[in-house]
Amino acid sequence: MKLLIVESPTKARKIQGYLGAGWRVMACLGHVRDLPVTKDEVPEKHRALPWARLGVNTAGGYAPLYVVRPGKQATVRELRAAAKAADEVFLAADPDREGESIAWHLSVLLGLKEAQRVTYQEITAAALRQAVAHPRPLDLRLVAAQETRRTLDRLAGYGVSPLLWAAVGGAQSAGRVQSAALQLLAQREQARLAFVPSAYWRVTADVTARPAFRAAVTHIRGTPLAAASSFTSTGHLKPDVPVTQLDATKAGQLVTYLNGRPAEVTAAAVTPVTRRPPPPFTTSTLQQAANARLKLGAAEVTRLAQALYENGLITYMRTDSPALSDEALTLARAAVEARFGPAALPAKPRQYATRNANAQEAHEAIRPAGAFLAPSQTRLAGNELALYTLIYERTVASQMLDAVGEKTTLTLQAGVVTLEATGTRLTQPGFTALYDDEIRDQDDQALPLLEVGSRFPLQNAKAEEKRSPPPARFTEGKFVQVMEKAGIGRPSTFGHTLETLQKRGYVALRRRQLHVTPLGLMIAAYLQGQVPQLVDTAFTAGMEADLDRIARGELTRVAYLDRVWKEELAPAISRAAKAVPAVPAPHVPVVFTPRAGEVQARIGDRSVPLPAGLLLEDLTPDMLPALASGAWTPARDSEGPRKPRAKSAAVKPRRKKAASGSAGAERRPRRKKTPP
DNA sequence: CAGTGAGCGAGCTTCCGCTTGACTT
Repeated sequence: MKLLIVESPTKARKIQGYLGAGWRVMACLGHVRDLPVTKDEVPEKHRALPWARLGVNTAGGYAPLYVVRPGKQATVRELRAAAKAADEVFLAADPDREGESIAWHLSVLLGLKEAQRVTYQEITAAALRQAVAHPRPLDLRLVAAQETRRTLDRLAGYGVSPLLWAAVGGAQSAGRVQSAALQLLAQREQARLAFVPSAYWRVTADVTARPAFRAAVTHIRGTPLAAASSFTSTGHLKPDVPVTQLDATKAGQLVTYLNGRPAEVTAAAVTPVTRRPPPPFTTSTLQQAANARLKLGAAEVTRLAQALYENGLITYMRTDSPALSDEALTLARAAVEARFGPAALPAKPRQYATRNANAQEAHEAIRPAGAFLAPSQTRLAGNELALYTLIYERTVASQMLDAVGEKTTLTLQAGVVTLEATGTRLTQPGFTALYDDEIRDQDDQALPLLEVGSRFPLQNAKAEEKRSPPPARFTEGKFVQVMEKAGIGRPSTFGHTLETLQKRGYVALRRRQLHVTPLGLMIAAYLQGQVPQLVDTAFTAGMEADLDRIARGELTRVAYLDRVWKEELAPAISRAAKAVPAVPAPHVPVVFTPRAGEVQARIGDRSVPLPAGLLLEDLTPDMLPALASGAWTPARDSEGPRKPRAKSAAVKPRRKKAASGSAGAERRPRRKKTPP
């Protein structure tokens, strides 16, 4: 009997079916050994060591102390017994840095003298037979790269977090990923608060052709009219770009000028447009699409996808690769043909590649597994059905033809005023017949094809005052994409990081958008001042490059950790200020100070604890007197309690969360603010 | 003499990444 060990039990069952008799396939459920989390996990004889708390001997070559993870003893025992009974053992953890490390830890725990490592890119009978026929030794350089990553994360996390305990109080935390993520959110929040909106006017008129259409003023006497893009984030006009700025009076005069005036077509351009289908889902793009279309949070998407995976309906849901296996390409093309006919298929299958430099690509895209069941054949319901449908349609659409159309741009001249109208029309819907990811542009309309020189009177001219929008806050889905692009975190941890930031009270959700709390703002500012490396996304990018060098044997683990820990992080930690300086709110005369893990707000000469659930956008000049006297209460969330969740029968009861910010406020009867 | 409570000091908190159930409320 031969033993094959993989990470996931679902995978193990499937592979057992392919390899059949003579094989036993078992799962190790991810990492089985790790650094100790707390001192209790350190074996008795090491507990008195000065580095027992870190689990890494910083004075002795950064030697890590590994222990079997609590809860994994039974797994290890079973694997040991199976290994003993087997003639041969094959280690088939995922083909990436973490997988190589898992295989190495197993080889140590199972006492394998010469470990046989096998990897495969897709789970088919042929690929597996090929893989087990060609085992290789463990790649110890790749293992060293993983150990470096693990060690650095421990040193940074356990090294910096105690600074926050001392400076802020309470169970605060910092880390390479969460602190960089927090900083990105804090920067966006501050950019929003510092943003000065600019007013500009949009003037439009109906052109009475057949059919009639609407055109917008672009120039007056050849000078462009100011639009959102004409202003900087501080509300000033961009220099060196001459524009005309209207006010209410001038806008009104322009309306009068246009009404009834003939406009002559001076240019008519038709350009072909093609749109390619979006690639199949990865973890991050699935989060983004499910958040935008189904209004699901990151944790909810993870949970639903896990259930679909365990039921054999989709492939593995933690992946950074958009690639489809040959088998999947064939099935997706068959699905296109069955539904839309052979004419809807491109001549060749479409293959997609990642554009993400840090991608490890150990798994393929998230797609329907097995027979590519149509959503109606699945017996799913509620959110599970909705998510499966999204995955199914995106996968199948990725193998359809481009959408083809034409964009028409008409330029008109009415006296001294230039107007423009654009419209896009699809001639071949292609993939959009199944999955349309385009957001409709408000200016998009059906345009007639007009001869240059033809004239039509203008009617119904209108002027609207517009405000340039501040940089948008992130939704959870959008922010997962931001993290992936910045290279911080991995598909298995994007959701986890967002949860941590919320659990610590650094970030809160309101109307599905991520807000940085005053506590989060204070902590980001402190870390930026004391340990700037930790909040810098470039730090992770540099780390990834160095880990690759370690994996290639061009750099040693100790040399790298000496440079990053001994020379940079450790000195910064030891000279860090033991107190958090007061942080001013960017937009109102309020100063935040820490007090026993909570935030105090100083308003003039008064200091009050900040009410739970108060976010930066709640701080307005109007409410400051009420806040200072303690009479301020949060306004109810305008969206009210969320409902759609309860509809689905397939959804398991969700775990209860500890005190969620606004829950208390929602139950309390609404009260008028008492005047100060 | 037993029970209460103020006051004080000691110990704890924490990272990232890989994977599922087993637990409560």
